[in-house]
Amino acid sequence: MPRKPQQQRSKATVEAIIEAGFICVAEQGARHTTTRHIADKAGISVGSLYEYFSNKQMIFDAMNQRVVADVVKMIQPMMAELVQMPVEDTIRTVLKAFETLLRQNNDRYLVCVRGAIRVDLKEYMDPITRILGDLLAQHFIHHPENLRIQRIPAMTYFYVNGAIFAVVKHLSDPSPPITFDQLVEGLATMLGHYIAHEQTLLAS
Amino acid sequence: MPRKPQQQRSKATVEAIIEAGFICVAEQGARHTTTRHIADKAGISVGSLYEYFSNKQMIFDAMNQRVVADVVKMIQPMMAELVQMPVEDTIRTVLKAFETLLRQNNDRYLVCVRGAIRVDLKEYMDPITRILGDLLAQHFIHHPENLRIQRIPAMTYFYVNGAIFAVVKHLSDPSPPITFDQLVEGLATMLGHYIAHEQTLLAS
DNA sequence: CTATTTGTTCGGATTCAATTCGGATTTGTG
DNA sequence: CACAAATCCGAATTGAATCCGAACAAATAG
Repeated sequence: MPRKPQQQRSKATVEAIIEAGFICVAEQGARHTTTRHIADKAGISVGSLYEYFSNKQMIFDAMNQRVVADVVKMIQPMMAELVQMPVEDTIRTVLKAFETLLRQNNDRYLVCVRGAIRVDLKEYMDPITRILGDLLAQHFIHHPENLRIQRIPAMTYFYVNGAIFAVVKHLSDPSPPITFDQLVEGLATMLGHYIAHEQTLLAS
Repeated sequence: MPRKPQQQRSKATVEAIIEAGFICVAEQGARHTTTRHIADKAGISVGSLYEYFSNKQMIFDAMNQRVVADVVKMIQPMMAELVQMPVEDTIRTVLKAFETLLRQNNDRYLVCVRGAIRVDLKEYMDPITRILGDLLAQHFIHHPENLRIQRIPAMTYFYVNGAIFAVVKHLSDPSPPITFDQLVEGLATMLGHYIAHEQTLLAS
């Protein structure tokens, strides 16, 4: 049903719609962005939206695709350098660049990604992250040899959040690239290795 | 506006609503679950929903809270044992239990959590996970000493997905428990330690 | 340079789901 | 039983997404 823009005029319209989408979402959040808002901001009529997007979600999809394309465009030219660095530096470099990109233009992209991944995890998620954090903390107490380990808060933050997300994503994936058991082993090993290597460093 | 149930009858109604919510979401997905569906399945009228929930989202919230409470209830009694185990076993045990819980009753809880975290499996996310996967893979190629590292697919899956999620969540968190730089250092170090410890194991 | 066809835009009409509201029904209490 | 509070009901209202047919603009043919 949605048509492909053929004339210059309509290409500009499609651009204006996507641009208006970014502005509206930034101003009022995806939740409160209506088709009328987008149309008004784009300076067109609501009907025109539906010439090129079969529904509102498709507009958001187009916005997200633009974000993704820009992320890839950002990393691609850095690849040659990145692969030469020590892993730690690779990670630092990519993440800093990622943050910068997301924060451009008044967090334009960040707001989008937040909507796509829906990280606005209500407070009710907290009990889980809290008990898992406790679990790690108490583990360290029961294993005093691990008490001097570095970066416990940061590791906990990444590990707990990342693990929940990875597990839920995996369980939701109709054709995951690895088995659930492999994921579990990976998670177990990663933490195990981290601690073991911290021990090595502390011992020396 | 929403009232607290006082009589036995209304407590049963609230129960029926939440139960109906789980069933509807499992059957047709949160996206296509309407208040009428929930009311019908619960055997009450739409109006009655609003006696105890100020809007539809509140029903979903109640469902999510129940999931969270059950997760905590599952972990709590295991805590004493969990903290004694080697970390690897702790992780394995918790994750297996987590999976089992989510999959109970025809994935009832999994479907809920999926909606709450909105693991958008849209294809358009793929380019990012793909290029980051490539980056790791190529890194290993440029650092031949790392070629023999174990579990690369699993580590990549967890690390890439987890890192994206953790970073976006952190950037969205109004009062994060750690700074962004601490998170980045944690991410860099975790991967660095994993590789370093694999090296140690391979060398011996 | 007119006629015709194709692309584009418009904005009111339609549809559909969320929410409201006033009244009917049930329950608890003396 | 009588009465008040609690509960339930479902038609009416609201507001946003989507549709659609007419009007307008651009490209193209004759």
